[in-house]
Amino acid sequence: MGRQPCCEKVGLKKGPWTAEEDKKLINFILTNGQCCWRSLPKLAGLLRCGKSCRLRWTNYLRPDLKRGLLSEYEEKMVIDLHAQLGNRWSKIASHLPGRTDNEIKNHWNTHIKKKLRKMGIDPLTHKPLPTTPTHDHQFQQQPHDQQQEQSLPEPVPSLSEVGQNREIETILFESSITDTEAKEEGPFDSMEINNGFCTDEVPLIEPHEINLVPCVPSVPLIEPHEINLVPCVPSSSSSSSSSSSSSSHFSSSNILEELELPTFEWGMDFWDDDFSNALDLLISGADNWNATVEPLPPPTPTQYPTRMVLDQES
DNA sequence: AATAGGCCCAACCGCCAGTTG
DNA sequence: ACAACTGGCGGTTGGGCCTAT
Repeated sequence: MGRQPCCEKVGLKKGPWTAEEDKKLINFILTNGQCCWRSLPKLAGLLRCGKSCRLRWTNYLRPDLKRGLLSEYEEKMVIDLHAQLGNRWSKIASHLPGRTDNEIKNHWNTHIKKKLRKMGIDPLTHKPLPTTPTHDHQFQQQPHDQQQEQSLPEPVPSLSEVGQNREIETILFESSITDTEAKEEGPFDSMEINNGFCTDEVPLIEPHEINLVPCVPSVPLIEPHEINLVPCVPSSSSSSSSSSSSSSHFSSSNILEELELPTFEWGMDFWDDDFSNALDLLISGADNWNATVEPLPPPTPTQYPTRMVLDQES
């Protein structure tokens, strides 16, 4: 018959993750890697369903996540990709290393949508809103956001529309990117709209193909093999997420951040054994995470082996 | 200072696609 | 070919935090 739920719902915990649960999950994955999610909770001693573990890991605990607000550059990318892909957040996220679909989706819903509307652009169709003058960037609040949205049933622009949408995107880009270069390098040359494309066929951009960054030269164009690793000393003033309020009172990714883990694609092999063991110890031995983390002695490069230079906010 | 309302985001839910036996 | 299963995706929700009154 129909599918069974991913886990028996009885006796399983829901809601915000606790420090203890995070600890178990991290510890387990560090030790065993990501195995079958369904059996993971049992093996890790968690009263969660596998799906919940996967989400917690992929959206929050993964060490390769960038935290904090999307940069202007990332935001523009999201807008442009959304114009082409619609609400395919995972696809969009695949173009933004270190960002999750959930994060992008949230950011879209909370920030970008509003921004676009203020600019007189319909966030769904990426076309000018009917009643508002568009190109003058008048910051005019749309009175009935919800209605507006509901009255526009098509979630994804049609293929023929996509080309038109490019105009808008161009406007967006040019309005805040130092103009000429943006055009020349054609941020999305590799995704140049071809009416023959089905949106599914929009070619994925490999990180090394992303060659826009016209106004953010410090943003590295990363290929895994190009990752520039430098020794790092954790800074006391965490530049991390502005969102101080994690629902889970404790965020183990803070620990990871504190440790300045390299933000590369997740792979156990990257972790040098000593470091991995140290982290392991840290995780399993700490009754109080904060107490354990904060007094870390000044690291030597071997203790904190690497940190990818990804500091695009600078 | 209290509180109402809005904002933000982690987490959940239900569905779908792909895989396996 | 089919059912069972897993992983993944997108939409939605709930609760904590922030801000305006």
